[in-house]
Amino acid sequence: MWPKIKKEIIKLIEKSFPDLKISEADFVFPPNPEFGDLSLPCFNFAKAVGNSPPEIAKELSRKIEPAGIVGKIVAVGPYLNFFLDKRKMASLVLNQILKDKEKYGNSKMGKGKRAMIEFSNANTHKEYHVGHLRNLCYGDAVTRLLAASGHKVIPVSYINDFGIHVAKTLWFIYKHKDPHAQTIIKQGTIEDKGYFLGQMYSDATKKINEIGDNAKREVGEFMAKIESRHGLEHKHWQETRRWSIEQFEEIYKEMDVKFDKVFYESEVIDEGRKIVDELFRKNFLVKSQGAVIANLEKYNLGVLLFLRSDGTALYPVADIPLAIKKFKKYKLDESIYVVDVRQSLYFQQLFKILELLGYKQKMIHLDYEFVKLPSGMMSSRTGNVITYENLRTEAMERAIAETKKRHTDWSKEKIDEIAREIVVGAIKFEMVKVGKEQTITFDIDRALRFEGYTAAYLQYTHARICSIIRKAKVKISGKIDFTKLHEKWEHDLTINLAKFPETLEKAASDYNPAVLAGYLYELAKTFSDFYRDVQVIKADPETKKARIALIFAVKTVLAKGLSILGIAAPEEM
RNA sequence: GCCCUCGUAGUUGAAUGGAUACAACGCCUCCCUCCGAAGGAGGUGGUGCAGGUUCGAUUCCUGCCGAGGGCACCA
Repeated sequence: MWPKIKKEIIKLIEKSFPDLKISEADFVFPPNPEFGDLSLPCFNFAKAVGNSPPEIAKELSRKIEPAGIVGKIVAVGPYLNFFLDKRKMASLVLNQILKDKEKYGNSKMGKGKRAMIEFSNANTHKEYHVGHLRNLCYGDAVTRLLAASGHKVIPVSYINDFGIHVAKTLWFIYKHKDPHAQTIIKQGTIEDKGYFLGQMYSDATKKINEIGDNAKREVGEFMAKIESRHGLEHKHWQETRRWSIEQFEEIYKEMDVKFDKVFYESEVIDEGRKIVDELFRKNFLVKSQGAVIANLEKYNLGVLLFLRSDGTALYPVADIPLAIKKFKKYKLDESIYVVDVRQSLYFQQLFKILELLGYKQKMIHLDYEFVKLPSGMMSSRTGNVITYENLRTEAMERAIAETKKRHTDWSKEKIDEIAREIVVGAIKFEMVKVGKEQTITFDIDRALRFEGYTAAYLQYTHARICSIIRKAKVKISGKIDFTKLHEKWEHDLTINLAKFPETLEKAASDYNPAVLAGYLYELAKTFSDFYRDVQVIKADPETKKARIALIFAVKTVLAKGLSILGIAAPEEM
């Protein structure tokens, strides 16, 4: 829409000034609606024309005749500001949205590109906490953004079920036979098995540090027995692994996040060991201080450990075969890894190795800063942690209380359903509204507010619009006279709606859902202004119909934007 | 020691090198006989320091100060 408008304006200018070379990229959106709808800074022409920017702007504004979509041209300092014709814009924008409906804003930016995006790489036998949630929410939002911009996206998760942490936990329970662990197991009624394993892991780490080398040796032996895939140790592993995986699946279901495929370390590690042997024979990997490493010093990437001195495997042993499997089986153009910034050196090393092995596909590490708490860094060890379970329980209590207060007549099921949508919205919005370079200081009271810059505000705005449309009892069809829409707030809404496709494109190309979150908030705020000053239901029939179409368009874009953030847009709340 | 990120209002965050630095929360005043008050109106208050590049710097460069992270057997 904007490219078309910009072209029209360029033509208009060239009619009077054929020598000025203006491109679409020269235009900017004014910071404030008072300055118009579109603006052309004149700094760049100053040198070519030999005049000061303000004078150029002034001259342009005098000589160019507004026509077509352009209603008024005003020079303000060095800027040439264009006010678009309110009625024509309303008709142009709203017709487009009414026609495209929930497809409005989709682009072809990524057409024909197959991208695999890996996120939510949780470990079994550990707690799932708000740090993991940031990964899950960010990864899911990027997935949906890429899909909306025309990519073929394949979301996958990679579960580390075979690392040394597993052996530590199981050693603690079954070999060390910690009395506390034994009691819990014997009761046979563990409510939250994933959480239980997390606790056991945390206790195990403490115990191993207490005991020292002897424990470390036993853990190593335990790991070897699991890896042998026989015997009691392996059986314990299978059972407890299932507990964690079931917990993950439950979380994904509650959070409404879907994966096309889940990979497990235990499924690729054997292939990885073969590759390590082969690369070692080819001298690609070398022995150093007893360990097997890749020396990447000539690329300024240090060294990467593959095998410990005792022969046990480290991360890359599984990551290399997995990456290769992805390329071969899924024919990818892009492989994206959503993993926090602390592993950026590791991913540079991994990508370099894959490149040296001949893989030329685009590999992207989408890094983001981690989550900390107001009380400091999150740590299971010291108990300074908010688990998914804590957060969900606390959030549901608050959301149910708020919803009950407003809808005394609703059934328990309905209240639970809406409360769940509010809770999931609150968590996701909290996790993606901040830029990825920013550490999130997760304050549970702040996150579970339902006012201000929150998902609840957007959902509330959506519900309000639905309520008006229900009450208006007007069909949005047939001839709609959009020339009735020329009030300030109507025009502001129209212009905001028109910016949606560009916003989506920007968010997708920057992998930055925060851009979308900010846009939706702006749109909802503008609707509140409109709502305060403009009557919909009591307007005359023609105007009423046009206004209903306008707010229907706002509702459509709000719902679409929220859905890209993975958030539901309830009709009542 | 080397490398990376961040430093914006009391707090949490926005701002392709451009117009008067934008919000939320907090605090203080107000607004439901009016389409949903999970809302709205008003007030309060800010770019760590010092240079440089530029017509113009929160943004780019250098140095310093401060916070966090990474750098061989953690994942």
